[in-house]
Amino acid sequence: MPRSTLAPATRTRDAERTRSAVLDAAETRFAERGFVATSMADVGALAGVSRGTPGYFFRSKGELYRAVLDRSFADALDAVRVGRLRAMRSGRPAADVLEGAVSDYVDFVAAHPKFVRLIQREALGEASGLSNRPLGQAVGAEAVAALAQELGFPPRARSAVMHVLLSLIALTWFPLVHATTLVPAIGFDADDPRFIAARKQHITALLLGALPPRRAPSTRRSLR
Amino acid sequence: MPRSTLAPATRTRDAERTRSAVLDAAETRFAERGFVATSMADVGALAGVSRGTPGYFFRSKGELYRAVLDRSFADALDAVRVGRLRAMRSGRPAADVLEGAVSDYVDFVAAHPKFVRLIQREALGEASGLSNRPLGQAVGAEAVAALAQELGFPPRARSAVMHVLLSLIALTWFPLVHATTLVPAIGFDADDPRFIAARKQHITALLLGALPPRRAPSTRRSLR
DNA sequence: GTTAACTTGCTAGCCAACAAGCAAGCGACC
DNA sequence: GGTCGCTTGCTTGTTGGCTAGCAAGTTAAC
Repeated sequence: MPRSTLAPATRTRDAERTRSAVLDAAETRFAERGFVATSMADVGALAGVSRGTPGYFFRSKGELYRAVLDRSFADALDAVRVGRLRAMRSGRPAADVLEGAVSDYVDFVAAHPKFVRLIQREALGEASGLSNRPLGQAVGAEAVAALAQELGFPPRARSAVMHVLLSLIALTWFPLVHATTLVPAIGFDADDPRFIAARKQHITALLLGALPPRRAPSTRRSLR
Repeated sequence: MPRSTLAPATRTRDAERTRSAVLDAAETRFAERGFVATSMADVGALAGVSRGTPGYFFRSKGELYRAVLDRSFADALDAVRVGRLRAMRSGRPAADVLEGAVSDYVDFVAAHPKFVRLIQREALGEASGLSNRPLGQAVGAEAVAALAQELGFPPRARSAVMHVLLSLIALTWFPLVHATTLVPAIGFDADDPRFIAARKQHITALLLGALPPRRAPSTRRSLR
């Protein structure tokens, strides 16, 4: 279900719902403005509660940030597992699986811009060492394992899989993160559906070249 | 020459030198902590001047930030032009040129982490619409033109060049930006020279696949 | 060549705005 | 009436920008 802020009409006292609304608001603000530029009052206002409520549920701003990150990672882990399951059941050859994974991943990223921005900020050291992120590690490890299994790579080729995954993430995230700066500077319109489609194709074509050459790359449409 | 902060011993009054020291300090702090988390006092302290000096030379914090960005873009534009010139003079086939460009670009990015971080922050909307960046546009256009010329692509294939450039930047920046988060999460050590070398090779291999198949990709070493 | 008038580089005090966190309080539901 | 959910007042600290001012130089008059 879509996460939304607390409607002003809803006036039953419900700690769980309020807590969740605060978490959603914090995720939104932290993603769009960053940790330092977001005040607890901002979060409260967006969540439709008072200035002090965020501090009531999460002891401090730092803990609120941590909570946002934890939930995001948990969601990402779920997404990886779901995608893995579906790919496993499809029983397609590696090239098709990769094509499907690219398509899925591009769509996932497009559907979760806040997540991408949070990670991006985290990479820049947003809250200076606030996160020790065991969950982040878990997501990474899970993704590597999933991709290796999906592509049918032997354990020896683990490093190749890691490179492919790194490239996949890089190629996929980049246009989204730089949609308003670098992408238009190069000459693209990041919102044009034709650009997005062309990107999928380009990324798929690039990554197929990294697969061991068992078969010629197919050009059939996405699995979904 | 390397940019450095003002040595405390240097006590001659020199506006140009001081201004430059402030600009350097601001670049460092803005890159590492971001716009909001950096105070004018921070910048002054790092530059070895008083708290008020940054405001004396650049009217406001916003203008200081803009000045940092402008200088960075100008430097980047220079780098693109230098690289272009060298590639043009080399007279090598496209595959070799691309290999050289990848190697150059990886090195450039590694040598200019502050620049990458600034762009990265800018993409996240660091100072909320502060920059109208005509210089950024110029860098992008120049890079596209350079790459198209270097690779000998016809004007019709402009879109392909843009995609290749976007991919090149994405693949190159990513490991640097996420050196402490995503890269280790996947299982790499971002500082390991073997990782960097393997990355260069991987990126080159990927991008060579995007070239029009006039010749088989060569495996010779980098130009430099 | 000395000194007085003036400019420029730089500093430090001040202030209003705003933030985080704490604690007291208040209304609703058991 | 007591606890829970939530708000509001208050304290303390930080920040950006303004401004007065001082001292190092520079120009020019004698």
